[in-house]
Order: sequence, then C-alpha cells, then structure tokens
Amino acid sequence: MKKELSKAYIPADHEDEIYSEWEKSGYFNPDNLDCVKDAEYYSIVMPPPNVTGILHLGHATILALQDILIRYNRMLGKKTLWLPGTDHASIATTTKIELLLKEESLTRHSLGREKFLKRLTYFAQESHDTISKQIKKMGSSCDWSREAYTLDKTRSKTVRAVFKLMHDDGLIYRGDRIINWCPRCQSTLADDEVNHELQHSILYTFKYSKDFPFSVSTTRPITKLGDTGIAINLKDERYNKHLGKTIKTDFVGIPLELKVVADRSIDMEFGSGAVGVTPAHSFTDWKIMEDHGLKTIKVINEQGLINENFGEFSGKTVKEAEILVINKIKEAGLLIDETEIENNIGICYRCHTHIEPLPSLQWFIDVNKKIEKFDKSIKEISLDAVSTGVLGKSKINIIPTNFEKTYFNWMDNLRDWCISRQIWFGHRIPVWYKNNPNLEILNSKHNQDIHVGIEPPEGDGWTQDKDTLDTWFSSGLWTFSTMANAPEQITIQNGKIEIDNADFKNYHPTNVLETGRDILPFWVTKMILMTIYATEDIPFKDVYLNGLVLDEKGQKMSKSKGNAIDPLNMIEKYGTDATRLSVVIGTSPGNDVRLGESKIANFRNFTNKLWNIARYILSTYDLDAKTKITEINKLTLADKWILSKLNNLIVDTDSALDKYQFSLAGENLRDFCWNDLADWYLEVAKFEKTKSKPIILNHILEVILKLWHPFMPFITETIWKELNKKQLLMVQSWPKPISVITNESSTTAKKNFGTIRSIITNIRNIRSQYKVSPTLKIKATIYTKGDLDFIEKSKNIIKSLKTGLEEIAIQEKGEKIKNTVYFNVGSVEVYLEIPNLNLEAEKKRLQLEMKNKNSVITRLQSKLNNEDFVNNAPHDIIKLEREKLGLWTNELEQIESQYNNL
RNA sequence: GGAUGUAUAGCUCAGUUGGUUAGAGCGUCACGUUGACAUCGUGAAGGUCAGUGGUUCGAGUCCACUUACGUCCACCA
Repeated sequence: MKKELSKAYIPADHEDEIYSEWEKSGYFNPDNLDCVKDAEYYSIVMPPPNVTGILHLGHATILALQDILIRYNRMLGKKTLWLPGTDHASIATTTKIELLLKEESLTRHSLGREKFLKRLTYFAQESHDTISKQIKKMGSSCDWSREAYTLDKTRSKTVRAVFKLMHDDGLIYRGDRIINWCPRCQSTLADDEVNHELQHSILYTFKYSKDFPFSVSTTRPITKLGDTGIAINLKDERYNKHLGKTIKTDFVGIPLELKVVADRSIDMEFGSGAVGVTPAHSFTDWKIMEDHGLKTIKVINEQGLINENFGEFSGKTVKEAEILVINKIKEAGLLIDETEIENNIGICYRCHTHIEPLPSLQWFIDVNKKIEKFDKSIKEISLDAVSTGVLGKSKINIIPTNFEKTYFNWMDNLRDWCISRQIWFGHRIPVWYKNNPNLEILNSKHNQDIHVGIEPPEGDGWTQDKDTLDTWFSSGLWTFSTMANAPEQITIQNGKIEIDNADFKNYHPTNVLETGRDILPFWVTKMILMTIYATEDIPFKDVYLNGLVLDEKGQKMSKSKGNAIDPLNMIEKYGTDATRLSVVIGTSPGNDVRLGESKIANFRNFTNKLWNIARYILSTYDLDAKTKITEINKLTLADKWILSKLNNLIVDTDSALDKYQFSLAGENLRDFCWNDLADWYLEVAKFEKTKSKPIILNHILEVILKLWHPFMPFITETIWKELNKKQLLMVQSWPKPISVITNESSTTAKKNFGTIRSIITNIRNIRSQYKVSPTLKIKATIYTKGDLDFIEKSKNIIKSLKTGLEEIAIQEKGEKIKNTVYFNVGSVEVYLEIPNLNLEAEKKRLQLEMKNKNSVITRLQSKLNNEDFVNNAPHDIIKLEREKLGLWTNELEQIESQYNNL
C-alpha cells in the first residue's frame, strides 16, 4: 500500500509521544531486553548533572554522544545499561539557596542548620524533576528505574564505607595544613573555588630592625609578625654567607627567630632578593617551611582577627593591624621603599571576599602514603592505570590520547586532598567525638575520643563532626556506588568495598566515561583514584572527552554575556534530532566547537530531507518487506551500485562508531542519504522502473533508519512506525552488509555506474557552462574501446537525468567529430553536438584543460626521472605513478587532437 | 613559571599508520526548477596546508626552531 506522509516533519508532533512509548516498552532497562544467552554487557554511567542545574549545550553534547553509544550497542544485541543520576553539588546548591534566602532577608546562620537543610532538600527535589525532564527531552534512553543521587541513602552508605576504609588504611588524616579560608563564608575553599583577581597593591621594602642584614619586600606587612625564616637564592652572593644561621630580632615589638634558608623559587631580581617566610599565611612559604623544617606561627585567625600573643595587635582586624604595622615601620625608620605593583589576589568565588591562607584543622587524603595491599600510593596506582594498566587490568584509554599528558601532569603534581568543607549540605563526615569541650570550633586535638565508622557509635555523649565532605569525594565513587540499589548491599570485605548484587558484577567496570574535557582534572582523576583504591578495579575502560561548546565568535557561552544558546529552545524550534546532530557532526574529541543557531537550522533541513526521502519512497512505491533482497535475481547497474555503497556505509559506520568517530559516521550517513540515495538512485529509479525496486527501496530505507537511529532517534522511530512495524526501531538488530552481490561485481558496478555518473555530470556541466537553453536538444556520440554494454543499457538514464540529450550514438572507437565539445571519462570518449556552439569558448576551455594536465604530467615526469625515487620508492608506488603518467598523457593527446579538430 | 592545544577555502571544520590532482558543510556567484523536499537541483570561483630549517624517493601528516592565538594548573614575596 502506498502511503501519504505530511509534507514536512514537525518534531513537536512526535517527540513526546515517541519517548513515552520507549519508556512504556521497558527496553531502557537491560533486564527487559531480548538478548541471546551469553550476550555481552555494555554500560555507561551518566555524569550526574547538578540536581538544581538547567540543561545547557554542554549537557546536550554529553547526553547525545552517550545516547549514540548506548543505542548503537543496544542494537548490536548487547545487554546495555545507561544509568542516570544527579549530583547534590553541595557548594553550587548552597549558593543558589542562599540567594533565594537573601530575598527574604535570611541567611543560613539565622535559619539554623536543620531548617536550612529542610528547605534545601525541598528545593533540590523540585529542581530534580526539571533536570530529569530535560534529560528526557534530549531523547536519552537511560534506565530510570536505576536512577541514583549522590546524596541518597545507598550512595551515602558507600561514602561512609569508603571513608572508613581509607581512614583505617591511614590514608585519611586530620591535620593542620594551610588551606584557603573565606572569613565571610567561614569555610575552607578548594583550590578551584578560589578565583584570582588582579589588583593594585603597595610593595613595602623594609628591614625587621635597624641592624638586620636583610631587607625584605611584602605587600602584607602584617603577616610578617609570623615570619620564621628568610629565604634567598643559593646563587645570591649578597646573602649566601648567612645560610643556615638563625637570627633573633625584634620586629615592631614582636620577637622573631628567623632561619636563613635557600630556595629555588626565589627570584634574585625581585624586591631585595630576600623573602621573609610566613608559613602560616602563604602557600609558597608553607612549602618552604615543609622543605626546610621551619616553625609555623599563626597570626590571623578564622574570624579575620589578629591572634593572641601579638601585643597591641591582638584582637584587631587585619585591616586595622595592617595600618598600625606600617606606621610603626615608618616611625622606626625601617622603611626603605614603597612601590605600587599589580598582583593577583585570591578571591572567594562566591562572595568575593579576600581569602586568607590559614593553617586549619581539616581532613585530608594522603596521596603519597604507601598502601600495604598495593605496596604503592594511590597516586602511583592512578598513574599506572593510564600508562601501563594496574592490578593486572588493561590500561584506561583516554580519547583523544593527548589528554593523557594532561592527566599525567595533573597526577604528578597532586597534593594531599583536603576533603572537609564547612558547608552544611552534603555528606557529613562520618567521625564522632566525645568529651570535647569546644565542639563549635573543632580546632582542639585535646581530650577527644574519636569514632570513625559507617554507623554512629553506641552510647551517649558523642557528637558528629560538623563538617561535610567535598562533593568530589562522592562523585569519585560514582561508577560503582550507582551499581548498588540498597544500602545493605554495600560492605567492607578483605579491605575493599564489596557490592552484593548482579549489576556490580555485570556492569562494572563500565565501558566508557563520556564527559566534557574541562572536568578531566577534577572528576576523572578522582574517579580513577578512588575506584581503584576502593574496589581494586578500574572504573571504566575508555574515557571520551568532548570539547566545550562555544558561541560563533569562539567565546564561552554564559548567561551573563547573553550569548548562550538554550538547547531547550532549540529543541522546540528545530527538534531534538537536529539539535543532537549539531553537537555531534563537525566536532572532534577534545576540541572545542563553535555553534550558532544557523548550524542547528541546517541540520533541521537535513532531518526534513530524510523525512522527504521516506515520504517520496512511501508515496511512490508499494514497498515489499516480505521478499528478501537476496532473492532478487536481476539487479540493474544502479541497483548494484547503491547496494554496494550501502554495504560500505554499514561497514564504515561500524568502524567509525567503534573508534568513537561520531562526526565521521554522521557525515558518511548524510552523504549517502543526500548525495547517493536522493540525488542519484531515486532520480535513476524515476526512469528505471524494475520490479525489484520496491524490495530494494524497502531494504535501503530500513537500513538507513537503523543506521541513523542512534543519532536521530525520534524521526527514525517516527518513520519506522509509518512502515507499519510492530516492534520498536530502538530494539531492531543492527544491519549487516548483504552478500547479494559478490565483491567483484560490486566493484565493477560501482566503477561503471561511476562512469555513467561522470558522463551525466559532465554533460550538465557543459550545458551550464555554454548557457545552452534547457529546451535545446543536443546529440551525443560516445566512443568506447571496451565494454559498450553497460553504457548501452544506461542510455535511457543518461538521456533522462536532466541532460537534455536527444540522441545518443554509441560506437567503438572511430574518427574525431568536427565542431563538437569533447570530454572523456577514463577510456570513454564523449562528443557533444551542440547547435550554434561558440567555438572560441570551447577552445579556451580545452586550452585550460591542457594547461592543467600538462602541469601534472611535468611533475610526474620529473618524479619518475628522479633516480632516488626510482631506486628507493616501493614498487607498487612507482607502478602506480607510471600508470598515472600514461593515463594523463593519453588524455592530453586526445584533448590536443580535439583542439586541433575544432 | 609549569603543562598542553590550535594554526588547512571568505566562515566552521575533516584529513586515519607519510603515498593519486588536499576534502565537506555553510556563505558567495551563475544557471535551472509547477509534483518527494519550510525549497531543491546542477555547476563555478576560492588553498605557498602560519613561517623557517631538517628527515625521506616522497611531508598538510614526522622532528627542531620561530610567530600568533587559546586552555588548564601554579603563583607573584
């Protein structure tokens, strides 16, 4: 039955309906898939978007690429799981809710921990529904029945278990370390939560006391009260005689003991060339302190006030004390120089307060400590995992491979990881204290009983640590924590995390992690580190990193700049399929993409083209789905040509997708559909009406729908329904090349039809070049030495396809025809008789051709005359070049004789 | 300062392990189009592959240096 489809494809009419059909079918859940018994498992765990997030083009890219992999592997017949989830993102979410509270003139402190968390949880739940709806809008075929949340009960248990495991192994320690402290937020900040801002400051150069042998320079004189050393460059002859000495002095009334040390980081040219080392309030100085065994004196406290024991400075704010110190320096006549300089200063990314580097009692993960069971540190294990493979597992591949360098660089420089945050929302640190008189500020190590455990300790008087864990701690466990579906399944056994269920055995390690290249350092490294440690297995076999989506000018998209493209808006306007294609085609791994709305509109045109291909086929042919293509006994040249092209297309798509070459796969598919199928085969079929066309076209249509499905799930499923199929396209088996034509006949078919195509193209070309009126009929004479047969058979096609030929004469090689336009395709020579031909124009055209061919021939000849080439190049290459030369020379001769004949 | 990436047509980018005359999409221009196509078709113009040097019979592809732009990290006493 022939069938009429609507004139254009309107995505909004189909997408929601199709998605709910998929959901109802249950096939997103691999347990419901009808796979063979020993089918392979394939799994991806979705990088969890922030629970309060809104879908942006970065998500859209990540989701589209993963969905392609998932749908492809599902159609290949694998047990395919895509596990979705969301991240609680403690800091981002806290910031959001604080903004909301601000509108009501509330703060988290005025609200109190309990009420604050209650509001936040409610808010997170509401937002969660928004982001998951948006994930569905993208057509993501993930298994919602297994959805996870980084802060739900099961994930929390995993977090506590891993914390305990690491603590027992001595990897987690509590210590005084220098950290970024925001005095306003009253919290530590991770390094990546600190922004740097350029500002003008005054660089003071002065001596600690009159007779002091060095002068030092600083922009923050107040911190000098905590100096415990002087650092110089080893090569600095002015100072190196003092090396190793400890100098006692009195600085504005405060006694200091300063040890002179040499450090590579000191620039002799900057300031006086000597640096007062303040370990407590500078990261570089902290490192110098560690390297040279200096003391630490803390000047500024967590409230931003000067500590006790600093005489008149104590209790003052940093600003007040700063002024006081400067005045004192000036009064005492110690100041040598004041200059204005520009320097970078750390700013809290949330509230813009200057951060204070402070030593503070925090929880850390020791990345260099040797773990007994591995006899290596987690840092070493993580390096091995990507370089050589670890614990007998194959190595993790990062795609593109050059990002492995970034990974190694990052890992090499990994410092102990501060995992505690003074934020309320998140996984509370599973540590309980007893007999602590000062629980508000947990800064005292004295008189504490400590319990570290998955569950709280029994008995009274225990109080849990007030801090929460860095969000990345729980995201680092994501690939395996998501495999559990109840807290009871998670246990510690033989020093590692065990999850007692089938999913963990079947789907972990996952096959690939697909995510944005920007979070390689933060997230990917931590997943590798944590997972190998906790489960003694890798989290994933491959990592595919996609680039960032930039605007048309190459700038980052952001709401504040107003250059952000909202994918939901695009989906509404152009459809999900077009939006997906626009972030997949024209992108390559790790490289950023520039994307404008016009690109999406362009892919909308293609979806419409595909729709019209289907519409045309369905309305013109009474498709035959019952007869197998292998049962056809007579195929025309064009049939063989398109079928062999289709075979290649399947093979190429497979190989591209297996290598994560999404863009290449998409481009090949588009080329086939648009150029080969629509522009050629369907056009030929208009004139070449054979009985087998309904079978062949049905076959081609089914195959391209299957091949396109991972890329454009909605439109392909919609068309599939129009084919009156009972089963969903999403669970059809992936197409394989057909053996209906042998390799030999397919190559000749492709070559011969290619010749026909070339002849037609040339004729059209010449008509347009000489501005031959479309109504004017012209005559062609075709000479060919060898096989006349295929041209004879394709005569009607040549005539019909917009060539405007009246007559075609085909004969074996004869004499030149005067006053004609000549061209050749391989050994086939074609003469066109065009009435009122402009001979001068034709002469010019032939001259140009001769010039082109001549230059190529000259180059080939000089190459073949080169002795080095002849002696050293591989034989087949030389042979190829000789053949080429012969061919070109031959063609040149023919053009020359035609030129003379004019 | 450390690391890393990019440079190919007017624009956005492909270009697999070195090997036919370096490709695609968009844009531009010309011609055509009343029946599958919010158009579509046919074609044209447009490239010292950033520069210099090297390896090789052969380099867009490998190596070194130079230039320009970018990203990440660290940091500016």
